[in-house]
Amino acid sequence: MTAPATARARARAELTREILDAARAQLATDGADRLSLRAVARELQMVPSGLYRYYASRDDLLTALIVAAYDALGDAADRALAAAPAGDHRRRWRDVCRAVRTWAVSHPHEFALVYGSPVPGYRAPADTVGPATRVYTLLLGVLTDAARAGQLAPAPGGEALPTGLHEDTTALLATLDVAALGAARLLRAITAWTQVLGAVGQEVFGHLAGAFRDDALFFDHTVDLMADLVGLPPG
Amino acid sequence: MTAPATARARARAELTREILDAARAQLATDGADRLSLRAVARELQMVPSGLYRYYASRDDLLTALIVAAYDALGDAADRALAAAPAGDHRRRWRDVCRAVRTWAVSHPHEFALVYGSPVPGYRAPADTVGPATRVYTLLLGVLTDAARAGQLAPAPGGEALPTGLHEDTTALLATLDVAALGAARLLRAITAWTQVLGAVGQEVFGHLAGAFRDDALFFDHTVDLMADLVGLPPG
DNA sequence: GCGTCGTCAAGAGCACCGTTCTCGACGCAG
DNA sequence: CTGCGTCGAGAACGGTGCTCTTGACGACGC
Repeated sequence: MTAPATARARARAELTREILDAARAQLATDGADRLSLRAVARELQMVPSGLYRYYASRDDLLTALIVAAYDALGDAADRALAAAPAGDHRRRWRDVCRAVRTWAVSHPHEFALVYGSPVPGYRAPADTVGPATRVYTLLLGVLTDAARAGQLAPAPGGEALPTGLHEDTTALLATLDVAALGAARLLRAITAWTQVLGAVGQEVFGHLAGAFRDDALFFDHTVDLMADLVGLPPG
Repeated sequence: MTAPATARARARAELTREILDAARAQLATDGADRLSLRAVARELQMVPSGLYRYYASRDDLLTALIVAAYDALGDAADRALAAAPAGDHRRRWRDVCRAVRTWAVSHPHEFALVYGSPVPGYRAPADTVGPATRVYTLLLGVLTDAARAGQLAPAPGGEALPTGLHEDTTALLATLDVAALGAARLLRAITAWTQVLGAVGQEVFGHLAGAFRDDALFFDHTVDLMADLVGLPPG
């Protein structure tokens, strides 16, 4: 698939990317459900039906946008973690969370696409679950690092995995190396990540409604509380 | 406006309500941005333009639906609080939170309408801010009751209101009687409510993705952690 | 009791949308 | 250089929110 590289194949790959870029630009300004195949086609000076040569449907284009958003968010988180000091686990946690928030507030529609109300009539295909778990596994890695370094406060619970998890989730966690975290702390980690996402969502979706003079400070407050929750030592 | 009660006025009020009910039914099945004036009109066997005699625009109808959703959620919370034992403040907190979740999972689209990604192009008018704060003030009341009864764990911070709040929020809180809560705890209460909403949103919007066998247990876990956070005594 | 007037239902029409189809043109492999 | 396959153009279908005009009908003043 990658080999032929005829002029036609290259032109096709290029146009496929241009379509995605134009769609992302329109998504950034107008939002997911205002995404219009016709407008994208206009932008690229082609006729609407021409897009169907590259994406089978609006949903297909949406899926590509979702994967792109997950990847952009994952990249931002990766960069934040790489830039954080190796030994300061609480700060690594905080910086990754901050990167998530920063990316979300500067790409609100893309954040909404992946973590907001689902787009009506759209059903996420399996291709999206991989990129979707990137930040989640990254934060779990931060915690296991801290646990291995003996930097995590003791937490109750002894089983390898929390009860109440669905079998698929258990299987996913088994592929990671989370044994150093106890069951109770793993459950708290899932809770903490859910809460961080929830806090970002509340802010991005405007439900904080300007209650705070600086939403970033409120977010830091939440991230700190969640760091306490998972047993990260105070910086 | 309420006085005349002519047959015409009554018919008008009735039809206004029927339109709202039909729209709510359509919202419940199809979602907010699939809400179609034409479909509502079809349902009521009238012509689409006829609806404009009762709601000036699609946005007006949307506003009515938002207020109705806030009220339904507020009513559910009120009922839960009324049914909870007066002295058990932690249980009162938990029951109200549970009622919020229960209402949300059984009315996902209405929940998304008020607490999800904002409907693009729609700007909430001032009429919606009153109903929007109902559950929030209700939970603050639970906490102040507990504080007055001396049932809240001590928390740091001495000022009357948390710093970092916007002036409008400070003004709103001043109308409530939250002096019994310290500044730090008030901030934590706001955090806790944000987190509860976030947890409900994650579940309703499908981002828990079936990670748990029973999402209600996970939610209870979160609510418990948040009760700890605001200093409610263990039940 | 009649005529005016405001309110309302109805319909036509505009500018969009996603999607499907056909058709002519053109690049490229044989 | 011929034929296949891809490509973009264009038209069409049924849907959307919304505006504007038209005509009927009940209420109220005189």
